Amino acid sequence: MKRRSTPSKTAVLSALEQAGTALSHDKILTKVGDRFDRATVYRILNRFCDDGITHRIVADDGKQYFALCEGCSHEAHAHNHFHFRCLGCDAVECLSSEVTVGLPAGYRAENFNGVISGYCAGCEA
Amino acid sequence: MKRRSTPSKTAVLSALEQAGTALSHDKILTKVGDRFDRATVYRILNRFCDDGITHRIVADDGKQYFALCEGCSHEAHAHNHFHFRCLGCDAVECLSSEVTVGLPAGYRAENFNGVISGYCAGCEA
DNA sequence: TAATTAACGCGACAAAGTCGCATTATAGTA
DNA sequence: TACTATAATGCGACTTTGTCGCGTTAATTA
Repeated sequence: MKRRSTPSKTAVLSALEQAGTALSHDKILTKVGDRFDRATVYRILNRFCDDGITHRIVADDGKQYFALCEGCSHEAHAHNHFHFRCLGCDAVECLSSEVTVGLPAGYRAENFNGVISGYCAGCEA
Repeated sequence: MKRRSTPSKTAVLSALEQAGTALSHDKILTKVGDRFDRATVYRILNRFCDDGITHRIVADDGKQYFALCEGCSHEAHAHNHFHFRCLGCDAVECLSSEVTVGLPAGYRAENFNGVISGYCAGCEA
């Protein structure tokens, strides 16, 4: 199952690089000019997550957002940071502060998903 | 707009009390014996959230979970705690640890949503 | 007991995401 | 360069989660 390089994959990747923040599926689709199929973009993003190229954030609107894994190696992902979703401009960005949460004994964490929503500096009236 | 007490409302409330943990819509529906309409239960839960009776958690499966607001007054909700969703038994429970996250200047937080998924003590193989 | 209107049930709908399948095109090899 | 295996695509159908409108029912108040 070796990965191949396709126009759609390249386009999605550069859309994410260009944005710098986390993007939702439909925003990515728009950014690449709706040149590709919905399902294709979903599959690309899922592959990116599987390969450790992006990480997936599920925001409090129930939607998935995707962001490039910066500063985390492919072996040890460190995604225990928060994301901020602006209710005004709908942008999702990473917050720098790392957080450690204690779990009860015998519990094993698999995924960390922290989102704070509100209004960013630009959208704050 | 004064609230009325109806059988469905009472049933949903006692289902949440009985559970002690956060429940998804469909689990609540099952717990009340599918006696009420889907939309009705959704409306009841939304009303509960509006009235500060429950709080809404959006887990990393993209689904909403509802839990009774315990220990937070109606005026000042303190929901800046994490929830744990077990990938084995699908239970969602509150974690005790409170968390404070620093936001960039000019940012205003409206909602806190922290979920850690993994395996609980019972489901850990 | 009657009137007001919150809440309900039903049905249709929307959005997000997945899946199967036939087709296309990428990467490795002869 | 041509051939082949198969990863990836596009299309369509589908599921799940959640919402909304509307006519009807039933909880409150007088």
